Amino acid sequence: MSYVAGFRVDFKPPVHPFFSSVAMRVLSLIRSRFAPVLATWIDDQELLNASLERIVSSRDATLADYQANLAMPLQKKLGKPPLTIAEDIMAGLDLGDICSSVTIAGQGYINLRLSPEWLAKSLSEAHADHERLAVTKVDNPKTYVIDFSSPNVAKPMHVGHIRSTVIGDSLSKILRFLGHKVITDNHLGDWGTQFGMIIYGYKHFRDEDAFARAPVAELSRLYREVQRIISYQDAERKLPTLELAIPKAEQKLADAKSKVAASPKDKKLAKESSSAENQLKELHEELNKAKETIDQAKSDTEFVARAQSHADLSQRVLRETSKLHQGDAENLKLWNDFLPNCKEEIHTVYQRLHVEFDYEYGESYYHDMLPMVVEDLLGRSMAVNSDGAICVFLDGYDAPMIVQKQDGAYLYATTDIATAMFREREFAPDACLYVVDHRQSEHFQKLFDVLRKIGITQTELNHVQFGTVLGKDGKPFKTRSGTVVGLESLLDESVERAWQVVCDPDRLKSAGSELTDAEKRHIAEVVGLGAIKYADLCHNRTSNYVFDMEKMVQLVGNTSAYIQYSYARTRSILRNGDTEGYNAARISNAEMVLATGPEMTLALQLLRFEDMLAQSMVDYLPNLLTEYLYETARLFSSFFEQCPVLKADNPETVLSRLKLTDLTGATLRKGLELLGIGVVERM
RNA sequence: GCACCCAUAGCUCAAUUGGAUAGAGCAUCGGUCUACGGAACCGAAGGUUCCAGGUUCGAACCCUGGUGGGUGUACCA
Repeated sequence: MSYVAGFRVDFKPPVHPFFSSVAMRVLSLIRSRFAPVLATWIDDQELLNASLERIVSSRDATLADYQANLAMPLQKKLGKPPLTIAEDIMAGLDLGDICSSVTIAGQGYINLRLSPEWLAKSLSEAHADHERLAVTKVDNPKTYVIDFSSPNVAKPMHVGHIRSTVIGDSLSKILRFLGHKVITDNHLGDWGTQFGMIIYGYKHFRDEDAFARAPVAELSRLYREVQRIISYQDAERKLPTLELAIPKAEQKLADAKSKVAASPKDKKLAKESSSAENQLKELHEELNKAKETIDQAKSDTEFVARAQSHADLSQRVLRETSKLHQGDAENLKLWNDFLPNCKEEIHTVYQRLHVEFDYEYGESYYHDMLPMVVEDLLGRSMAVNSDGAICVFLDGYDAPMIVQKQDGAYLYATTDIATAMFREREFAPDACLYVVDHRQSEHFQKLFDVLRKIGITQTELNHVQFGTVLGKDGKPFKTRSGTVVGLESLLDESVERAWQVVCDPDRLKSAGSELTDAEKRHIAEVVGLGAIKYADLCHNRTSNYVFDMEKMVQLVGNTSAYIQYSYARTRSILRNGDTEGYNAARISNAEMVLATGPEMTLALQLLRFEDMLAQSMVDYLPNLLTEYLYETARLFSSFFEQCPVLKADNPETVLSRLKLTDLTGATLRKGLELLGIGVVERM
């Protein structure tokens, strides 16, 4: 079995995330009308496409529904003032069936208003298509491998895992809905040092009864115990160095300060001084932390005794890991015993989150391929022996990518290379998305660099990175005692808070319907989980975000609960309509008439669903979808307030507005579904 | 030291990737209505888009230089 030799190198068409490659119903229709007109002046295909891409939905609704911003950039090319260009284009355009007006404004903007009739017709088509809401599938589907969640199975999942899981799940759902082939792979950490830790812990610290009763809890306790000893030993080891470093840093600061005093205007010196100050501050912080760790440990004499009898524990752990990798029978047996338990534990979390994966190979799966990866890199002269480790040195980086340690062990870089090669061979993807914390960006840059060099040149390799989850203090989200927050307790808390907000007796009384306890529990679960997921997805993926439980379960503002509530309102009005004889069949057959401003605005928003989904996948940004849904819910509220539905003047209007309401609900439900969030019929 | 990311209203975030007068929500202030489910809707106020240059018809966005913050940086993942 030669994974390297069997590695696919055949060529595929290059992958470009261009608009033309994705479904865009309205935009592509309008653009297709502009294209022949522009082609009479523009020969250059690239310029033509670039111009067409300047036709966009209008940012400012008071100006236009859609606008073409293409006349201005063409003025030099065509040697005509932009207004003249716009006029010439307009003269050749045939948009009569789609638009009610086409006008020129400002320096040469061409503004389009959609005709209410065409809009109504399009939405009726969407309404008739329950499954897809008339969202078309892409002409040229791509194969995506999405690598996300990927927790270390030996430790409990915590808040840090939620973003990768939620974002990756949403990306996979949206891409699938758009017609792409998506392969999701949960690249579990099931083979690394953490297993060395629990194996060591199991051998030396286990509580037999506890393990028999609840293996996962006991393994997790063992993990924490080993971790605790290691950090204590680290602190003890680092303490003298830190204590020595501080006077040096103090001296450095004093020197820098005196230099600044001598020439106060020198910016460089000032910078050096402030940098010295920061360094000293960091040293103090580190020292305090070490002292704290030691003090805490020392208050527990039994613990100190344990730590002393297991000196250099981190080395011992590495030896256990190494034995496991070398096939040591005892360690392998323990690993085989532990793994199903660990997996079961994380699966319960995934089940609760309703997240599923196509594959869950995990790091261990690639273990046999690692020697070949290293051989291949050596054979290509890409890797060299440096200080006894096998390293790949890359342009632009000080530190090499280490693929094999001095002791012969492989690292996650090695596994990642093997994984990419395997996926290339097995799935032949057009794109491989790694939904991983931004802190690993350098690792992925190096990884992609290596993968390009070994021949993976036709696949879009993308580190879909995201920011850190912060607490209200602006620091990484931790409990008051400083430990990471367990994921399950977080979910429980969110559901509990959702219960308090949504199932408040006064509120339910005004809703006018009695809910059973089972219904209430279901609602709280859907709203609570939705809140956590939505809070994560609604922020720009790349920025850090502040975790605020209080805010995320509210029914007001940009929250999932507000959108879920809007959906429930659409269902409520349709139920009421049904009892008045406006049943589903009549609504389906009814003609939609968009007679008023709020109806038009809402309708236009609904029409944009597909274009927005496509746009959100250009840079893999689910927050464009959350924003769209929030805006849709708000426009529905506004419509609902201003346009009586069941109390409208005549049955035709009632039916038309019910149809619009139904489509709004369906769009909200589908949008939330694509985010991995559910809805309830009443709340 | 080097590399990457970030800086927009008091706060949390947008801005269709270079388009018109930079938008929402919270919070603040005002208004509507005995509600097709009021945790609603309508409105006001709030900005030198960190600073200084540059590129061009046009810059929050691109380039250069700075400032401030975050992250990573040789055998953990």
